[in-house]
Order: sequence, then structure tokens, then C-alpha cells
Amino acid sequence: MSALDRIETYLRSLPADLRQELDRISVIRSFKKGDFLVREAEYSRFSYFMLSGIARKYLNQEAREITTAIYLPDDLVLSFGSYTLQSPSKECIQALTDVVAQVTHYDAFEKLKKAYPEFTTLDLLLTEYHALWLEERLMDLYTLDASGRYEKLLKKEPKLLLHVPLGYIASYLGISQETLSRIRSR
Amino acid sequence: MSALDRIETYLRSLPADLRQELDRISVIRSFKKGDFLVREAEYSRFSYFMLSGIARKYLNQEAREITTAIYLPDDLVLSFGSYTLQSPSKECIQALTDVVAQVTHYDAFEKLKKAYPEFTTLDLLLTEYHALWLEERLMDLYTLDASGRYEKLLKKEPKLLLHVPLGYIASYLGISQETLSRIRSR
DNA sequence: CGACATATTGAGATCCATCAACCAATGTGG
DNA sequence: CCACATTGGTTGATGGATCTCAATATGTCG
Repeated sequence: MSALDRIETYLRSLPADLRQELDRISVIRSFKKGDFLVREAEYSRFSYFMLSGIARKYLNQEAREITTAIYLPDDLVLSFGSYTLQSPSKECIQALTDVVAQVTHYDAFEKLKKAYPEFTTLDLLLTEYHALWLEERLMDLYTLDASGRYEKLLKKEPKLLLHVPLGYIASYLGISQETLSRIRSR
Repeated sequence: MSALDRIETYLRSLPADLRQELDRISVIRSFKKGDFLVREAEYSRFSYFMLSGIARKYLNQEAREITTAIYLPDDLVLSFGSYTLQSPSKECIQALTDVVAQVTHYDAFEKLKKAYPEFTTLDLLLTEYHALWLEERLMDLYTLDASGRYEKLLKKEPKLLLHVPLGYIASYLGISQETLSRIRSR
């Protein structure tokens, strides 16, 4: 069973009133293209569950931006280190299109975990999913060259390439925009 | 507070009898240099807490080994994907010196989590720590060149370089042994 | 249409991998 | 105790993948 399946299965196994607790502590919010969900150096007190639109997370590295994640609907969006440790974020998260997301406050979710251990289990499953995703990206960097990484992304997330500017995708893959353009023209 | 501090603080906050539960479900085991803690394609049913010695995790990639982690005392050792999803491991974990470790069976720990929600919280903290470690490694690959990565390792884990063959370290840093040797000779 | 963002293409430079030879330290069997 | 193998580390020459800089093209939206 995949990490995603485990999360879905677990959610379905929860009693309906528990599941409603999650909705009770969150609100739906809209963001305009270009808005920031998380800003650099700020504390990130919220998690965002993408309902529609596209967003990206990036790092300001010496006058150059490194895109570290691209988010699509159904993705859980947060600056993991900043959210988990409640410390200033090194990254920004920005809407690339208009975005609608379900927003949950850190404190409210922590309270929920204290009240119902089931949500600690849910948090664990989500964190495991994130760690597995990171492990895969790390391995891709070690084992695949530029075109290998592009082809893998093309296979896994074809939608993404249609709606995200090339420069962001190149940065996400760890290559220059020019190189990606050349790879694509074959 | 760092991720490591959070784990230690949490452990200290647990009642003594709960802490003893952990010892009750684990055993101390010794491994000879060269022994495998986890083998490729096998299910990894155990986690290992390093008490002494050094070990490494690696991936067999087309007749070449990629070292993906190096473990020192006090590190928690496991093939994360394989342990978490209870699926065949893509990686091996091998003792580089004689190793003594505290070994815990997956099922026993899962049972403990069911019986005492505190251990789910502990698992969550450990998994968060792992994810943060992965995020940092990923960022290092994106932002640092070969010598930058070596210098960072040199600062963070100087002991490591004294006891681990150069080839493994180079592979861990994602560079060739020759390049690492050249970097060092400056 | 003009202006600004995005994408392509070319030429040169750079980092690093690869291949190969060699060296030093350690261990082993006769 | 020595010849030899093994392991781990260094050094040199070469080539390839990819970056950078720069120019040009293509798009898109007021």
C-alpha cells in the first residue's frame, strides 16, 4: 500500500464526527495569482490544503530563486521546517495562479491532536508521506541526469508542465532553463 | 528548539514505566564488520538504535554503489521506506566496523503505539526529524558544489571522516572519489 | 500595437566524471 | 620474515554534461 493510500484509508476509517472536527477548525480562503501563502522570515502558522490552482515554494539563494516544490490540487502545502518547529521560514510559498485552499491554524491542529490521538496518527501518516517524497527526490538527484529527471516529471506530472513557466520547472529539477529548453526540443 | 531537542525533551517527559516499555520490546545485538543489518529486497522488520560503531546505507545502482547515509552512535538506523510501508528494501545497511545496536521489532513498536498514544507522538517526532534531515540534504545538493558539501560535512561530522573510507564519503556527497581526494589536498 | 514576460538558440567556459597509472599501508601464506 | 595481494588513496589527462552570458524569437495582455 502506498503512503497516499494509507492516508486515505485512515481518513475513511475515522468516525464521521472526528472528520468533521477538521473542517470545524479550518476555513476556505482564496488567493490571487502572485499572493504569498508563506513569506520568508515569517513564522508559518498555517497549513493549506489545495482545492484549486497552482503554487510553488522557493528559496532566495543569493539573488537567485530555487523552486523547491510545486503544488497542485489535493496537495498539502506548508513550509515543513518552519511549520514543524514553529520557526522563521527560509522559504516563500506563492500562488502561481488564483488559488483556493482550506486553511488550518497550527495551534488548532495541535489542540486537536491533544484531544484526539487519532489526529496524531494522521499527522504521522502525512509526515511519513512527506519524508518518502523527499527520499525519492533525493535519489532522483543522485541517480538521474538532467533529461532523466525531466522525463520522470513528464511521466508523473504531465499537467504541471502545461501550466508552470519553464524557468520554475528547470529550477525545481535542479538545472538551468536553457538546458531544459534544449532537452525539450528533442 | 531543534528537532533533536524536541525528541529528548519528550522522552524525558514520559513516565519512567512507559520509557521502560521501550527497553522491554528491544534487545541488544552485536554485528561484525561487514555484516548486514538490512539486505536488499528483504522486508525490514527492525529498527536499530546505534550504541557503538559505524554503519552505512547504500543503493545498488547499475553495478555501482551509492552511499545514502552514514550512521554513528545515537543514530536511529532503518531503511525508512521499507520499514514504514513494510515493503522490500531497495537499500542495504551494512556495518563498517563492529556495531552494537538496540534492536526493536516493527510489530512490537506498532503494538506499543496502539496501547500508548505517547509512542505515536514519539514516532511522529522521529519522523519529523528524519524529514528535516532529508530537506537539509536536498537543499545542500541544490545550493552547494562539491567542495561546499565537503566543507559542510567536515564541520558537522569531523569524526566521520576519520573512520570512513574516502570512497563512501564521496558517494554520500554525490561526487567521485577522485574529486574528493583533489578537494582534500588543498 | 507596444511592452513585458517567457522561451529558444548559439558560443564559450567550467566543473566534475572517467579512465588509467601509481603509491602507501596492511595483511597473509609460505 | 619476505613476496605478494588487497585495500584505500592520490595524481594526471581527457571528455562530456551543463552553466553562463548574450542575442534573438515568441508569446500575451493591457
